[in-house]
Amino acid sequence: MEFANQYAPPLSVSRPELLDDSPNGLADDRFREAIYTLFMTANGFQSVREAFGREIGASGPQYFILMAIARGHARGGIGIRSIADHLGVAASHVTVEVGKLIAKGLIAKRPNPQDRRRVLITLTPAGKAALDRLAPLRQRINDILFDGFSREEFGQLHDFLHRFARTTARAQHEVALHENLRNADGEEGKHP
Amino acid sequence: MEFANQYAPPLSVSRPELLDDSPNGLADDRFREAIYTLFMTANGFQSVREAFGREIGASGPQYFILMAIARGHARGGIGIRSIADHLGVAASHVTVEVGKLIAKGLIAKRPNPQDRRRVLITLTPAGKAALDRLAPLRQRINDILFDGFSREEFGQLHDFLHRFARTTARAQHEVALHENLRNADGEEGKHP
DNA sequence: GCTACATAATTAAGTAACTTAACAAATTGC
DNA sequence: GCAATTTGTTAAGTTACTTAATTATGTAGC
Repeated sequence: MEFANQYAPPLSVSRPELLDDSPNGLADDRFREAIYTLFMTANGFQSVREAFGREIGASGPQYFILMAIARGHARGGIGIRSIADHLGVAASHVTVEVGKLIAKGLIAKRPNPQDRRRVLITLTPAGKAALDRLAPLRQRINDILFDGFSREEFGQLHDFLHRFARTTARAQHEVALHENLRNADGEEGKHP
Repeated sequence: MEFANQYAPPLSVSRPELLDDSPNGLADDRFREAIYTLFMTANGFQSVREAFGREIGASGPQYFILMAIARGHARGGIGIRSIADHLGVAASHVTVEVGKLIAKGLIAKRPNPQDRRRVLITLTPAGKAALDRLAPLRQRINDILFDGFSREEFGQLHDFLHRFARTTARAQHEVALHENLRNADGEEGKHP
């Protein structure tokens, strides 16, 4: 090779437990590959969710909102804020997507009698019918997605996911701290 | 309660192995919750990736592209097509993001001498420096993300992810079949 | 009972991360 | 040598969000 422009990115983790037995950096490839696969898998799940949405004439995120509404249905309806918090998006976004779902006739919105600022969102009969109509495809696809997973493995997966939910929250917090610190440093000379 | 608008969405999976011992639908909640947690975790990872990008003056996806370039760096450079295939996005999108990274001075593009349609993209010294500069934060955050994971568990996670990569591909294929079939049915009367 | 403040929802306007379509230039397969 | 394919690019959308401003309602302090 003419001029092998060598560069290996720095190690992804400092904890040696996660890396292979091998003393060199090859093990780090494995780590990066895991993260890469995680992203690609999440992507695949997302495109499946999109297909679920399409099946009932909605987008992927709209389908997710619909499921959140179905979830809060027993309690007599759910508000915009609850949906937004549950999905981790801005309330204003939920307002407009909910508006679209109403236009499609899948859900209905009425004022909350206990608090007139709030609303109560419920599935219409057409909305329930849509979810029921989706069911066969959804079952078929979910069966494929978790094909080969034993109940025990599923439990382990569930456990991993819960732990990730916690660690990602911590990581995001740490990132926020880091960025606040950096911004504070950057504006050091500006305060009066 | 005045009029408990009962509705339970249909079961998510048909395979009983995945559901709880309990005979009713409560176990399905657990399944849906797992999928929900999966999405939220993926979201969290994505926002961490975004932060990594910000640290070096790029967006999350741009950071991902940068890592793909670093990966192909030893081979003397990588082309647009390879990046696009690896990330699963349209080549045209890679073209424009690569253009932005060039404008930032992080990567360089030169024609591929073997095939003049192609290009070879490599990290500039500034690009390498940026990744090196990011390293401490990246290590710290990744350590947090995988905190509490033993090497054995990490291996199991890796295994799960690979299996998901396969099953999501199958699921997407199945979805495509389903939609083609439905479209063909819908257009039945149209062919000449 | 008034004032101050917090919260719920909405609207408007912008942005990021993609997509599809149309194309030119180069390569490959007979 | 010509047809078909592949690579990269440009242009023009689209979608899933965001922030900011506004209105209406509720809550707390005194």
